[in-house]
Amino acid sequence: MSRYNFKITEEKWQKIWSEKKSFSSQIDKNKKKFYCLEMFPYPSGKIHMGHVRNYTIGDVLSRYKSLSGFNVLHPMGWDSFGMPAENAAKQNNLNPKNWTENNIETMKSQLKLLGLSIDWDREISTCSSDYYKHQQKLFLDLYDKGLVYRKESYVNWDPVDKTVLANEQVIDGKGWRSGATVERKKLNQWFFKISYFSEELLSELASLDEWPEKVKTMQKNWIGKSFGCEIDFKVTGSEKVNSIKCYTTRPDTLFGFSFLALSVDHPISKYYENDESFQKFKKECAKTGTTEESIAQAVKIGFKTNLLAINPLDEDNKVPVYFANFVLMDYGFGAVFGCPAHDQRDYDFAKKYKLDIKTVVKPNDQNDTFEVKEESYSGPGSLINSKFLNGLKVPDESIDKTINHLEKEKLGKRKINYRLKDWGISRQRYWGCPIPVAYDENNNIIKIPEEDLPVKLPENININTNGNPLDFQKDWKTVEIRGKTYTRETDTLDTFVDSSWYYLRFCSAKEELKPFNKSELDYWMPVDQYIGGVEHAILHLLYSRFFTRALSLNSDEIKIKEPFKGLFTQGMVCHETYKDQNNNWLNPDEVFSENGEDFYLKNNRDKKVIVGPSESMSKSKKNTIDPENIISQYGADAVRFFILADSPPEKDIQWSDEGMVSSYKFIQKFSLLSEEIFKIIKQESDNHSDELEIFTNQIINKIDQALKKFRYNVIIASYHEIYSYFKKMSENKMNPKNLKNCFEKIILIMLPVVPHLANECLEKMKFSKEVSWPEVDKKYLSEEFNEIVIQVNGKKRGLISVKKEIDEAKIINQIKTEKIIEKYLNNGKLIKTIYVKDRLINYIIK
RNA sequence: GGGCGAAUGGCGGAACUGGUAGACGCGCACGACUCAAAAUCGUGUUUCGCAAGAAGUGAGAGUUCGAUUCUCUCUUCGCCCA
Repeated sequence: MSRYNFKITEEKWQKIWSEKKSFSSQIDKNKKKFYCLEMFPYPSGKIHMGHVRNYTIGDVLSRYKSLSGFNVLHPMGWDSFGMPAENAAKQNNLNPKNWTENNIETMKSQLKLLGLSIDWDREISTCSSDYYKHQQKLFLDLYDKGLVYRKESYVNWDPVDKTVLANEQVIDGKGWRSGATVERKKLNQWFFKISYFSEELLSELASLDEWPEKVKTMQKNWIGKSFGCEIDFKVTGSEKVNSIKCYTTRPDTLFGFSFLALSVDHPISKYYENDESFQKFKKECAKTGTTEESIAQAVKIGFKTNLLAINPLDEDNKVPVYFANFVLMDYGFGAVFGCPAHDQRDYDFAKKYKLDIKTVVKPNDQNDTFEVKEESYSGPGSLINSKFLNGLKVPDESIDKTINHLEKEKLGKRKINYRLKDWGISRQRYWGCPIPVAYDENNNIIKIPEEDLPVKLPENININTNGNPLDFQKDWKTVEIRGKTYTRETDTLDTFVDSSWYYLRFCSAKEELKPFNKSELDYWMPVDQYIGGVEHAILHLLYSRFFTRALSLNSDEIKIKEPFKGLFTQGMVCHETYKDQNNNWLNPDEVFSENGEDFYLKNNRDKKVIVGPSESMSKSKKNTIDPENIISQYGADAVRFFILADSPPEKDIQWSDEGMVSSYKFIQKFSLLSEEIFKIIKQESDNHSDELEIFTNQIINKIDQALKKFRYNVIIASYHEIYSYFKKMSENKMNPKNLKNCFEKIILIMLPVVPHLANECLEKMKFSKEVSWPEVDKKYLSEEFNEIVIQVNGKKRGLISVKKEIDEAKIINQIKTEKIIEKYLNNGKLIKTIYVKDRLINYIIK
């Protein structure tokens, strides 16, 4: 008996699949299509366990669907523009292109080791001009549709590195590399008008019934639809300013008005340009980051103007106007009316500047003399101290009625507002898709003509510049269009743009002249199942939903609006973290433990290791397990098996060496067992086993159900059950004549998870039928006898086997005579009998 | 602060529309094989109890013949937004 040599077998099948192009996909109108897509990886160097999990989940589904008769599209590509390449290039003085391409090479070969059923003919890489040339075309199309525009906007500016930072590069208000305090700086930037679709992006969420509710809720919150009112506040104290427009969702608290706060970028600020102390204040505000969170957490500061704003509902109520750091120009009109009693932020501000705090809402359990004390009150209740509004229920009546009043008196206007802001797509970076425009000497925008596309990135470039390397590339920056000289745009596109349409490109990945081929799109789209990390729940998915809408606007090229019919978000792969006594992170490879509790350094066995909590695998914490090592040690089938085994796929999974080993053993055991079964099958036999049919059909049914609900861990459990069942059969030398047929079905239902082993088994069995998903024979799903639970007062007291056909009354009477319940029946009065067909009988005894 | 979700043995986790709680795996214990160990195989493994039996799905209530599942309150944890 030989050990199963996974190395030889896996290599063999991977070669066969590759030579036969087993997973290449073409339109076949006679078959139903299934487009299975996992989020494509960023080529950072090597694949990690998160990829293994993601792509295994997708592969199991693809193979299952393909066995079930679907025409499956399962492509793969590379999200290959982005900062890591630029950073790596800077650090090691490399070329980002070479760095990226090498990584792709490595990771592709690693993915192939997993035996994924991917159509590699459709491979795309977003940093290739074959891809981004189409993207530039799409950009210009959207520009023509009015969905792209340029405006001044703020960025996080690192004054030392002289570079723009992404939000995640700002750590505690400091640049991640330089450590310098990050400033807000105004730059001319490009935007996609995603806000044009705010309402649709929100309302269409309802149609996505195969998306997790959690993700839909997150998108809903992100879009942030609010119902409110815009109010024009009359202003005194300056001849130049007559009124200031505010947006508010709480006009009902107008009688609690005690100040008006403006963004430092509010148009009015221009009157303070020469005011030194205002400029100083503005600089102070610039130190606050640009994210909503950093603004929310910052200490609230204000700059008092000499203006007074008049309460539209009470002309005697005149309040000071401040510039304040917590007001954003992007939201509403860059002005908010302050009601300290009922908004914590306003309350903090009012306390600091000793402004009035007027209570106008009382909770339901308080009387009209209620006063806000230590903190603001924003809960429900009713209005007080609000003249003619007094008594209105907050918030149900109060908001609506106040707006009605304001509208009637022409003091305000009902307005719906969205939190969703337009998508800033400019990046002052080299390693991205060039924005295909140029400027004339007056800074007018000139589109690069189609015949001059693509605008290729210059390849030989000095990456070690302060700021965007493209800015220093004089020869590249200067461009001649139709005989005239212009200056190119040096900003590149946010990499989220690359990933906003790649799933469309996969449908016709090799189409030269156009981004898409309509008939391919019509056939393959939408993506039936999209699988990826929940970290992309908002931006990537929202941007993609925007893109399909933007592209289909005034065009019949794209028929669908929702790109992803089904969405599945998988959990992360976690591992314990280790540190040495000097607080340096340690890789699991560097430590060992004898009892699983106390860990020591491998190279210095006296040194104790500090064990930290289990966290998602990350390079920075060094708690990673290298998939390639693991695959070479245990084989792809075993790794695929393990990564699905321990937890349901939507939850985080704990990496466990023991679990990995046990999966490896399963593959070995199963291979040995299958050899035994093959021997048995070869012998003549004529008795048919119903019991075997029942087991086989029930387990197929169970796996079917589990597959439909992504309960992949339950599938693995079923495989273990399969093993022990057939193990017993082989030990008892049982040889029913339906054994071959049943075992073939078993191998087929194992194929999606362990394709190499399963294909090897099929070959050894000389399986000659069509390789397809076995159908459940319903007649074997229910057994001839049923186990019926006997309960007394809802408590289980026994079990009884009852033949199916006999009628209810008979069963009830038969059970009554059972010994197990005799004593209960004798010791009380039978009040009621509840009988649930094929399941249980419950005697209520008093 | 708001929203969403979760809580089941030593651990990861099963349980169809309310109907046998703990499938399957890990770990552990014992046994077989062995000079011995590893590997492998077998048996057991919610808790208390010798047993009969009782209790038991974060806590407390409710609906029900019957609740891990439905409702309410609370606690803890996680995620997202602020």
